[in-house]
Amino acid sequence: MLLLVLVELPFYHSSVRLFRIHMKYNLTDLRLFIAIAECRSLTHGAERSFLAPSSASHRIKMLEASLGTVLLHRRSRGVELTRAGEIFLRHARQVFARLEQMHSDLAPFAEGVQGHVRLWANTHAIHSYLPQDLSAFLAQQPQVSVNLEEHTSADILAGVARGDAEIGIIAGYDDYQEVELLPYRADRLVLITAPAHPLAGSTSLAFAQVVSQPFVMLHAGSAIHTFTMNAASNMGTHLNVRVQVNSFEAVCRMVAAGVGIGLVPREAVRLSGHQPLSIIEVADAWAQRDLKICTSRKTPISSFARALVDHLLAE
DNA sequence: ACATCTTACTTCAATAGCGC
DNA sequence: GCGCTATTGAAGTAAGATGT
Repeated sequence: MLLLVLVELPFYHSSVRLFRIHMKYNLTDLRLFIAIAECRSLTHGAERSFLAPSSASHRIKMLEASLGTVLLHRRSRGVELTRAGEIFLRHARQVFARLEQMHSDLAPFAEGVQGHVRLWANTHAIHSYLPQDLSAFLAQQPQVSVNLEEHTSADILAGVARGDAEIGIIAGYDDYQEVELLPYRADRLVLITAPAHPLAGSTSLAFAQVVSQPFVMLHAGSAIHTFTMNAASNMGTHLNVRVQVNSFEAVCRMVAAGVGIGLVPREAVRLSGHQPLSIIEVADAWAQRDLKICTSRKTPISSFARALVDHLLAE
């Protein structure tokens, strides 16, 4: 049986016709290619995929013909990926990651879950208030599952307006025509430094006064990273990012160790425990980052999503 | 329902290139 | 020369499509 891969791929949109005519490769081919790429050997990749080397060779040849490009440099002692092969490998892994996500998303339904809520939130909400609030909600509503994704506030508003997410949690944006905004939590970004840092002891500073300092930041791609980078960019400068980490708690630890200074929500400092930190107010107006819940004005949300909104507002 | 054809895919055996 | 690896062509198999 030929199982066509119909997962959305970047080249799909630009060549739908070609795709339908020539794209006759399947998940076995993708899995085989990943195995070959990881083994750097067609023979060993084939073995890992329970195929004869000749079969693997044939499949890869057909795959390359289907894509119209060479994916492997054949060597006497194995294979090497071409540039196209590296790109294909990345996409193939993404396909399997998305399949895993699909199974993960569907699993709750097989286990009797009746409702599913798509919730998008910014970094701040995900790292501070949502863990507790969602935990309490899910304990009360065991038949509901929540798909939580992190995005920038701008993307969340657009996503909710489009209907990609039922509920969003954002900061900033007091007015946005297509969505309804409800107050969730009040919070403010603050600067943190190690107690021995020269800036420690200041009560309030403008962001422009510290922008040249080495910063400890969340990883690139996180909503707050994008937001802070844009704030620096609006001042016509670049942020000096010394270290990037994966959580606000890690930011606090790094700052406490003297690696640099940090810009984090006040709540995140409280949640990080008892790190020795000096907290400095940011004088800029944008530092006030009150969190708001947003829902579409056009598309009615499910009863499960409504229940979650009510729960968040009641907290 | 059954026979036949077609297609996709596989294995096997042979071959070639390369490094030690 | 030997061992490892990739490729090619021939032949076999299984499943679906088609015809009677």
